[in-house]
Amino acid sequence: MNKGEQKRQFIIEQAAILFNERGIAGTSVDDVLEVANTSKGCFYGHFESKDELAQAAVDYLLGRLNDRRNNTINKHKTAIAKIGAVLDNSKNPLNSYIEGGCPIVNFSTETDDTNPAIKSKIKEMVTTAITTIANVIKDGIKNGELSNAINPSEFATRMMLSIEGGNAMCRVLNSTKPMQIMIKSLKAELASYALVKA
Amino acid sequence: MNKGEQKRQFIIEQAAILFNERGIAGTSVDDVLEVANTSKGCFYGHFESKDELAQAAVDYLLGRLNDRRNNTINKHKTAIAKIGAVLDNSKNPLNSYIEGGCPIVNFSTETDDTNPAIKSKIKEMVTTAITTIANVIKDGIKNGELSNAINPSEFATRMMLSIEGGNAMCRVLNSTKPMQIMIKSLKAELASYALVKA
DNA sequence: ACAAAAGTAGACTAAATGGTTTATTAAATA
DNA sequence: TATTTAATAAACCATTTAGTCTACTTTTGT
Repeated sequence: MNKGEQKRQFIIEQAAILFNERGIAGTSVDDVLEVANTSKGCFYGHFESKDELAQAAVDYLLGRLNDRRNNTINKHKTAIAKIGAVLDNSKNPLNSYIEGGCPIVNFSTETDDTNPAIKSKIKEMVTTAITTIANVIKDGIKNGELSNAINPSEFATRMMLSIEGGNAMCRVLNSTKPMQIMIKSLKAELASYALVKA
Repeated sequence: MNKGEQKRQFIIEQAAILFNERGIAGTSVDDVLEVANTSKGCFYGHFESKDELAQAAVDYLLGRLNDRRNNTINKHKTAIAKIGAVLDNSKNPLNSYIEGGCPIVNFSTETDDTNPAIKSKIKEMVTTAITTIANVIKDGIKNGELSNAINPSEFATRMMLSIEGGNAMCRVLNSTKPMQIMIKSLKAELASYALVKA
């Protein structure tokens, strides 16, 4: 990665935090220049517009979330352990993996009526996440860990909504408790489908 | 309500829709003037600042949600019917009660890191909603409709997170299905605690 | 080492922003 | 109905906004 690419990436990473915390509309290009220690000329040498940066920043943040989820899943063996670990990734919405909370729910509410390009990135992310979790459960059924009484995609869907709702609600409530209640409940539900005792 | 109060209220109601759809930072005072068919002079005769309007708009929207929830609860007799009806209020996030989606999740993500005054309004709203739903369940236990095996405030908390997550996720996904899955599941869970058959 | 290319700073612009002021019009009330 | 008070329009202002341009500096390939 040469100097220019490094700078571009640095701008994306710094801007991403601002966008996630304050929103895209709530962040000016000058704000970005400040945190990225750069100038107008430099910025517009790397990006055509603020919107191009916003899209790159969203891609970057969603990429981090994807990587983390996949790593978490690969780190564990059983479906119950995998799902449990994915849930635990979200257990502290007040001190979240990415500063400012979960980009999925943050950008979904900001862009659903205003920015189709970013909205569709979030849509794809959510679809992928649900599918990935559902597949973990399907595998768990196939290898005899879980009862086929569980509906994988319905469980995965509910899990995703709950986590994202928890991310947003815990932040306004200044409390991690709602998320903990959620996680405990989903873990218990999943455990109730276990066929073999650990 | 005299002419001035009428105009002020009209501005609030029109602005509220814009704020809810595009965000507060994404809406300019000029945008508000346009939808409210008014002028700068008139606007600043009624409001000290854009932020004062934003707070009034949030109060107005949350008030509508509160009224609707309370009306819904009063319209039904049993706890199961009350909760079911409250859930059904959210069954179509793509054509929501308030244009632009649920103000709770919309403003929670926008203001949690930037606007303490509005954040605290949302916080109070969420707390009230959870408490109200929990109380419906508690009453259901008291009068023998529901088993005391259910944890009222935990169920209410999970229900709230799921609905708000569903509101945000369904909008990016352009589908009401995740919310329907959610609602069906919560209804089934609640029904499993019923002591008397309807 | 040097030419060409890439990267960067910062002054600059035009439009949009939130907000003020002054003059005018409409409403309420004595 | 006269008068005073509230409501409104629109020109105006300072600042911020996203984006451009030119000049300078740093890399890079030869």
